[in-house]
Amino acid sequence: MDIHDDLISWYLVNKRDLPWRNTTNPYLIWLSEIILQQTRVDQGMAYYHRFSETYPTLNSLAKADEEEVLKLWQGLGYYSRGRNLLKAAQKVADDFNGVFPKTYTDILSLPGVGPYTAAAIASFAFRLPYAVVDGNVSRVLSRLFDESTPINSSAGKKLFQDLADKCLSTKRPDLHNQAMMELGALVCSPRNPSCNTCPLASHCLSMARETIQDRPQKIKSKKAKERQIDYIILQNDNRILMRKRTDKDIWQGLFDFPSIELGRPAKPDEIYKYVKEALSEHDSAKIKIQKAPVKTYQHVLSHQKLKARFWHFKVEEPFQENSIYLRKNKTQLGEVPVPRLIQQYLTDSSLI
DNA sequence: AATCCGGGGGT
DNA sequence: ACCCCAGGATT
Repeated sequence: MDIHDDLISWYLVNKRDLPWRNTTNPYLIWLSEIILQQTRVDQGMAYYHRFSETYPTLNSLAKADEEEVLKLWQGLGYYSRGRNLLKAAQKVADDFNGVFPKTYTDILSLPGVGPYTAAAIASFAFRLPYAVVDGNVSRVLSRLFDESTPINSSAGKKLFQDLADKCLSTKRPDLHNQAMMELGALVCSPRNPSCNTCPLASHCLSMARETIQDRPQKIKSKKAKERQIDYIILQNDNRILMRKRTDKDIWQGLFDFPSIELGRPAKPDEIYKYVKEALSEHDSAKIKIQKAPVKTYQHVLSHQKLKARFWHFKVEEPFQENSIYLRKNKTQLGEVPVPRLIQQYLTDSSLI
């Protein structure tokens, strides 16, 4: 393959200057790769700086609490990445004597690290010959070889990994991998790619056949399910009752409020009934029934459309607290990790 | 093999 | 609306 020289030459001239490209520290490279999973560079940049400054070393991260890590991760989404970030750091500390593993197999054994991330770390930090296949690379390959197999099918994943393996420059796997991804990000973009400036144009089968618009093929995902949530905010002086989400559901490990989900908007008397049960006799007698929620939001996730309504009650006596429902004062409200939707409500209501 | 898991930006 | 993003884990 003589595309290597064209590709790497192009990369060295056109590459973006990104902080994780100026190091071979496997910890920092791993950190950047986890943050950038399904996340644009622009979106992940601030988080990378935040994490690398708060936890300069792997062992400083390994000592952190999950809530602390999730607070730093707040707003980035896919929170299992944050939880696994801590687990992986602890695993390196415990099982690898605090030294980041140096082989593909050991790197792959870390939670949150799959084939892509393992290959990225192995090649960038240790120059090991493993080819990365991410969204960019599979798109570039599907066009280069005019391959119609859907990139997100099982057969496609196997096929494009095989193609990437065959194309890999074993001389500089690090530069090759970076270059393939950068080409996909800057030139071989999903729509309206810049084929006129592409260093691989003369090798591109899809361009010759004019099938660029049809590559890559992809299996469409089902559309988001709708979900109705009625949140109940109980406020006693400057304290609010919050809940840590522990179920197998969205936002695991983050905090929100007690809620009701009936598959439809809850009626005012259903909210009223719920509130009364959470309070003492004395206080519940003073609660006035609300005819409508205080605020309403729509919050879109990749797989769920949330319609959230917030009912806010001010009560005079402390409410029931247990292992699930925790009392948080104003300072603590700003310290616990919350999903975007809840952050929005707290901000709009001047609660933090 | 299919589904779940966020949030933001581009078109 | 729909698509995509330096994907991985679970079912």
